[in-house]
Amino acid sequence: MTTINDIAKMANVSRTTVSRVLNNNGYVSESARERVMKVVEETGYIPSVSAKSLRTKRSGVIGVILPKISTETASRVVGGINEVVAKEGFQILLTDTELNHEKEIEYIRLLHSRHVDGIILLATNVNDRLLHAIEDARLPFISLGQELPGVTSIVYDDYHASKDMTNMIINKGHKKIAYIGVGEDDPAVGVLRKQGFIETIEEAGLKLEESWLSYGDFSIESGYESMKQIIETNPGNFPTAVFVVTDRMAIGAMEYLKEQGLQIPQDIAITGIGASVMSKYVSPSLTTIDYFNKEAGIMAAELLLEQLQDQNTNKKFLQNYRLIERDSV
Amino acid sequence: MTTINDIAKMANVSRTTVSRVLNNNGYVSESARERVMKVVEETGYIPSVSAKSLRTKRSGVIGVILPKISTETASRVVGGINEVVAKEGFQILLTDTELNHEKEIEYIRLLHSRHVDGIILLATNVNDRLLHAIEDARLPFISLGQELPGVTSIVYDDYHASKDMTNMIINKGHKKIAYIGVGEDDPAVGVLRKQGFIETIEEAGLKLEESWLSYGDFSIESGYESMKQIIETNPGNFPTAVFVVTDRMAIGAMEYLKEQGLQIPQDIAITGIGASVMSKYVSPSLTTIDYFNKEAGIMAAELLLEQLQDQNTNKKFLQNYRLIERDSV
DNA sequence: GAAACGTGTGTAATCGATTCCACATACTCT
DNA sequence: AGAGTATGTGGAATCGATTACACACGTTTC
Repeated sequence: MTTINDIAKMANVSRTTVSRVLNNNGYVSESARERVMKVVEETGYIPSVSAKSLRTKRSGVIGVILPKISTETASRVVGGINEVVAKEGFQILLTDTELNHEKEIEYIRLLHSRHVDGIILLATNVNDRLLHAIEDARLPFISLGQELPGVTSIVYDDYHASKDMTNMIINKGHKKIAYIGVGEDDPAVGVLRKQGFIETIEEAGLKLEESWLSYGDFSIESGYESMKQIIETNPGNFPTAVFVVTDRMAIGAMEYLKEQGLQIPQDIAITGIGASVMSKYVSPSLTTIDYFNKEAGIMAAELLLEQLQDQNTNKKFLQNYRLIERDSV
Repeated sequence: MTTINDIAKMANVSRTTVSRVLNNNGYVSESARERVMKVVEETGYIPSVSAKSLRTKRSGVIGVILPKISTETASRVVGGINEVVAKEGFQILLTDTELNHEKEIEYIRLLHSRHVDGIILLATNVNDRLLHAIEDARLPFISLGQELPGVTSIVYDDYHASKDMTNMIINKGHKKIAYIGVGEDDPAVGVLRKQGFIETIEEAGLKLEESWLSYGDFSIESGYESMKQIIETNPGNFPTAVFVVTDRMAIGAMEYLKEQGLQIPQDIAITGIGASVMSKYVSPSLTTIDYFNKEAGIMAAELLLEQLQDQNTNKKFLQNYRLIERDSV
C-alpha cells in the first residue's frame, strides 16, 4: 500500500503539502500541486480512510438499520437513501435487525463505534432503552416510519391513510368489514392503522364484531391464516370486505379466498397498504395505498445531510400518500 | 468519547492490559481482567474501529457491489450474505452501480481504500478493466452471477436452466416458441440463457423465426413492449409459447397478452426465470426457475470468509436451480 | 542452585492521515 | 524603511488502538 509518506517523498514535498493538495485547503504553489497530482495519478494512491477517520472523526459512512433487509419496502427506502448520499460521496453501512428489538440498540452502538457520520433507522417500535441509545450516540439521527420523541422523524400518515381507505370501502356500500392487522408493539402499523380503521367504522355507525379482527406477522402466509380464521369462525356471516394493513398479508388473504372459491370483490372485497409491485399484478389487482417509500428514503437522507451541517433540527415530517383504487374492491 | 486510555486509568492498568482483555490474548491476571471488564461495562466503552483498523489493516467490513439495490434478486442475495457475515461480526458496506459498468471499477477502488476485508460483486458484465481493478485490489473477492477468470465465482447454471425450461415447453407440444431476452453485454442473462434456448430449439428440429425474438431491459414495462412487438409483427402467426428470461419481463408480457384478451396458457403459454415472489401470485401463476438467490448469497459469504483465512481458492461454483411448474404453461 | 520456563505487566513504536504552529519569502502600504 | 499581510512549506503532535520487547517474579527441572 502506498501511503501519504510515499507520495510526499516521490513528489519531493512534505506530507503536509500532499494533504493540502488532496483536501484542497491551505496554500500550495502551482508547481507543488502539479507534482503531487502527477505522482498520485501514477501510483493510483488512495488515502487510508481509517487513518483519516481516526484523525477527523468523520468516516463518510451513513449507517442504516433495517428491520428486514429483503423486503420491498426496505429496498425501496435504501434505494432512495443511496441515491442521495452517494452523490455526496457517502457510503451506506447496512445492518439488519431481523425484527429483533434488542439488535436495534446493539447496532446503534456498533455503528457509533464505527464512526459513522449519521444513522437512519427504519424503526418498528419505541422504547426507552432505544431512545437512550440514540441519545448516547450523539449522532445525526433520523427515524423513518415511527415517531421517536426528540429525534427527527419521518412518518407515514398511517392514521389518515387508514381512515381514507376505510371510508372508501364504506362508500362502496360495505357494512360488514373485517380487519387483518399486526401486533400493537408496532406503533405505526399495529396501532395507528388499526385506530384509523376502527374510528372510521365507529364514525359511520357500523358494527364491529370481535371475530372479524385477526392478526398476522407481516408474512403472506400469516395473511392466509388470518383470513382463514375469520372465514372459519364466522360461518354464514361472512364480512363483505376486509381491510388488511399490508399488501403481503392482503395477498395471502386473497389466496385463501380464491381457494375457497369466493369471488373478489363480488363476494368479499379486500384492500392492502404499501403499493408493492405485486399488488398491481395479482388478480384481481389490489386496491392499496402508496407510501412513496423511495421518496421517504430520499427525504431521510436529505434531512440527515442537513443535520451533518447544521445542528439538530428535530422535527417531525409527515410523508404523504396516495390511495390507488384497483379491482379488489 | 471514552478511549482505551481512559479505561486504563480507571482500571489502574496500562492500556496494553486493556487491549489484552478486550482481545483475549496474552496473559492477564484474573483480578486485572475483572477490573477492566467492570470499567468497560460501566462506561459502555466501545473501541474505535478506525484506530483498530488503521493498526491491524482489517476493518470487519465486507463490501458488496450491486447492480441495482432495489430488486428482489439483490435483496435476497444481500439477505443471505448478511446472515452469514453478521454471525462473524462483519458489517456490510453497500454500493449500487445503477447498472453503470464504470462504477463497478470505481467502487472496487473505493472499497479498497476503505480497508474492507473482502468484496462480493454481483457482476453483470466482464471486461479487462474490471479484471484489472480486481487484481489491483488484491483482496479476497467473490463474483456472483458471472464467471470472472481468475476470480472465485459463483454462477447460476443459466445454460442448463434454459435448456430444461425450453425442453419442458417443447414437451408440452409447443412448436412455435418466441423469446424475450436482454442485451448480450450481459454474459449470463443475455448470452447463456439465449444460447440454452436456441440450442434446444434447434436440437428439437424446430423453426425459429427472427420476428419471434425480442429484447428488453429487465423492466416489467420492457416485457410488455417486447410482447407487443412480437404479437404485432406476427399477425395471424402467433407463437404458442414465449420463453422470457426474467420473471419481471414475463409479467409485463402477461399483462399485454391479457389486455389483448389472449388466454394464458391456452392461447399462448409463458415462462419466466427467477422465482420472484410475484411469480407465484400473478394469474395464472408463472412457471419459472428458482435460482436460490439467498443460498447463493450465503455461499458467496462463506467462500469469502474462507478466503479471509486461507489463501485464494479461485474456483468456479455452479449454483443449482429448480424448475417450478405452475399454471402459465 | 542455576538455567529454563510460565505468567503478568508496562513502555514505547507504530499504523496513515490531519492540522497547529513556526518560519521563510515576497509584496503592499503608510 | 519598517510594519503588516498574503503566500508557501515543513516539523511535529495528535487521533486510539495493537504489539514487539523488556522486565519481574514464581515455579520446574536437572
